[in-house]
Amino acid sequence: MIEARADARYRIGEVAEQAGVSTRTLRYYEELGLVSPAGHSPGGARRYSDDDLARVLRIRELQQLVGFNLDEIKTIVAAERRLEEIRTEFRADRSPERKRQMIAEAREINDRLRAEMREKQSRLETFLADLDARARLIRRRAKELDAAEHA
Amino acid sequence: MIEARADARYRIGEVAEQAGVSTRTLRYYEELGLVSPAGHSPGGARRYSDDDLARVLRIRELQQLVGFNLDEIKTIVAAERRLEEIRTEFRADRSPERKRQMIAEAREINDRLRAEMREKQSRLETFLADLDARARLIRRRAKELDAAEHA
DNA sequence: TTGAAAGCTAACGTGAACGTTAACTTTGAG
DNA sequence: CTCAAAGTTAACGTTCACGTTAGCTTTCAA
Repeated sequence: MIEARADARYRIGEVAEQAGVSTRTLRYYEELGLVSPAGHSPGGARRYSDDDLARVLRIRELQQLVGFNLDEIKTIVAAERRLEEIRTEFRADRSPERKRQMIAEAREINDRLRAEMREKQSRLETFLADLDARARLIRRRAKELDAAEHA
Repeated sequence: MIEARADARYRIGEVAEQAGVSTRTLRYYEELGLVSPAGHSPGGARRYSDDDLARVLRIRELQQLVGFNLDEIKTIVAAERRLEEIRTEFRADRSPERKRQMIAEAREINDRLRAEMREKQSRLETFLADLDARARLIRRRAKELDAAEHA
């Protein structure tokens, strides 16, 4: 066994369908270093794992939901991968000194992500508040009109 | 007086700087029918109003905050313009029948916008909840480590 | 074993959202 | 009035995020 992890079972077409993207898109993401298949078939065909699929879905979410471009997403995905690494390293390493370091790094990565998201969220909330205010105004107009009718 | 409203005082370069975009971008938006200057100088130079500037800022917000493309934004901006029209028409028109119609239309436009935004917001909240959960996990790890130390 | 379906690489094409350049005109402070 | 700075149109260039096509190979159900 050289590569091909055991959980690398999906063909590119399957992942594409599950994630609602084209196979071209998946190969493009690989080109950019965003998602690489966990393994390959003997003949060289890509074999994706559940984690890979999850990562693709994540990328789509970040694209559509918050409008990040693939470069920004790359740094986010890299950060998340690092968090994963830290988790496995954490179990292996016995040194409390080292563990403390890893926790600090994980916290920093996570906090940075959270800050970015919170920023977006608060701006979105302001936006929504404006729309709601207008909705109230419209309702008030309707009421005033009704009142005028019944007078 | 043929056009050139009184409040059309900003030159394209000023609006560009205020909005943090290039003059090319402003001309491009005009091409797409997104924002046209409220008037022109005798020589033909664009003159923007405060409303125009506000609209440009709005467009940027919609682009960066929620990742809408300019085509989607066009329909949103059109809807907002229609809301404005309705407001002024409303004052002019005496017929309650007509007023009721306008209110209904305004409500529909506004509700559609709100629904889209709420959708985005709720998905963003889920995303943030995930990040928060991970933050808690990291904190717990740190605590466990401390506890192990003091044993 | 076979052959249609799926995958592979490599390369060119495309739409959106501007950037850049050219050649010319208008503006406005001094 | 002047003239450098800013604006104008028109056209071509560029980047991102894929789409599409070509030519060839691999997979896998029958």
